Amino acid sequence: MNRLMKPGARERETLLNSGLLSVLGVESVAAMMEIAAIGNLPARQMLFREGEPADMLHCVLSGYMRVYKLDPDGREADVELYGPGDLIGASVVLDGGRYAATAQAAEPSLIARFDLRRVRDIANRRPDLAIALVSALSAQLSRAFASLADDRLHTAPQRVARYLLAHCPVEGKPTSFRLPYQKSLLAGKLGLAPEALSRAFSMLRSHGVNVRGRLVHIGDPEALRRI
Amino acid sequence: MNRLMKPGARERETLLNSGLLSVLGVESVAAMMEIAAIGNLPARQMLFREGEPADMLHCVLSGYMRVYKLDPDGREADVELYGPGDLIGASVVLDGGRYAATAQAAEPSLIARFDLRRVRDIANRRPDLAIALVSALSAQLSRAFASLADDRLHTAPQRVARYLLAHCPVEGKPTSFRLPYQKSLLAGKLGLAPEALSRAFSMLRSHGVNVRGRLVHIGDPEALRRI
DNA sequence: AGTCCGACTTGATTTCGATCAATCAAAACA
DNA sequence: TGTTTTGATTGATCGAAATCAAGTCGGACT
Repeated sequence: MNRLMKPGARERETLLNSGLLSVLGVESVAAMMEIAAIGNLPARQMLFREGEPADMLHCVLSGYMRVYKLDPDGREADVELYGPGDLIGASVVLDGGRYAATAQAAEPSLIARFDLRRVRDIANRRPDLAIALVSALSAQLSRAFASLADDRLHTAPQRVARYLLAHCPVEGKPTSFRLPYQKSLLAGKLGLAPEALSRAFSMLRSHGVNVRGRLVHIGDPEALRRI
Repeated sequence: MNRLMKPGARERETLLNSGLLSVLGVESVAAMMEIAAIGNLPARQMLFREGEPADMLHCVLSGYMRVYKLDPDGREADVELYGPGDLIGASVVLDGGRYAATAQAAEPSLIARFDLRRVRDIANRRPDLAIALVSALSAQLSRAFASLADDRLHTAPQRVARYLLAHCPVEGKPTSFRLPYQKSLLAGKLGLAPEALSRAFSMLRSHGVNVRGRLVHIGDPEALRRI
């Protein structure tokens, strides 16, 4: 992390709307603000590495953090992709554990970090924080289960179709929207090689999906659902 | 669940050693014991179904609970397998959520259940409970990440080899041990069809692994690690 | 003992997606 | 503005595992 600083007005604003802080009472928010440090990461910089002692809790303010695990021979498997407002779940280890995966900035990102021991101290005094952490983690566990099942049950075009439907701003009607990040990132998130994502998109063309750059147009959401 | 009852001496003993209760202070243990209800499930019985309102927290006392997600057309994908002492993580939703998956007894099992609202009340008063839940969930999230990465990075024989190594009672030396459950369950846990598990075992024979029924003999753990 | 049933194995086939390789497009940069 | 680098597409090939289909084993039961 390049340089650390106290959160300014903009960062405080973003933090207040983050998944974790937005559900806390004012006093807990204040306590967390107190211990927050903000830092920005250039693209590709690591935030932490698998196996390192976990001493910080992180929250994404802007950008995307890719969390992946490494193979002995260097291949990577993405396990989660965190965006603005997300708590980085793999790093919530309140008792001297180690990071379970590596976190890398997928693009220039702004991150808030909290010393885990101090978080623990606050959680000991203020149950709303502890309960908010439980909620965040159980939501993340659900998402992980969903990915696991999705991987095992659906083909690449199906997974892509489900992703598009889940990210459609409106329901039922034809829509256009912009992918929030590079396709290669999306491929990793869906557990696919970039080539497979590309092929999935071109197969979905015959089902009313048009892609130009990051712009996606969905002609018939109902048809997509039935893929 | 057939019939519910207050925990008896045996059940209290098992609960005390469970992952969740074993890290709590005496008063929190007492509070949790107070609200515990014990029930036993015959094999194949559902504990809860995906999508149902989540109002109970569960802990496995004996047996195994298979947690899986369903496809629209009925195919199942196992996402986790919980054994004695495990907290069923997918059901830790402290605020009116829904179960993210279905839980089914893989064999006759004894389960402790706790009313989620009451758990929440206790967690509000006693931070050690909330923190224990956070720890349990972050451990489960790590496991989910590990499965996800394992699926994507390793072949069936590799996954089986890694499972065997992780469950070897001793390190480094040749060993024999018994699989804790049916092979079809293990296959599901590893994200494989039963046939693929069978073939993986027969391919591992040439690397010093012998299997007869549930009995596994590992001739050379080091060789396994290098598969 | 024999019989039945579920769990497991084995074989043949097919499908899916990874991988390798070659373009192609499009930003980023000087 | 061209030049360079990075990301995306397309094609061809290969390998891993799902699936379908028999067959085998083993334990429970009468």
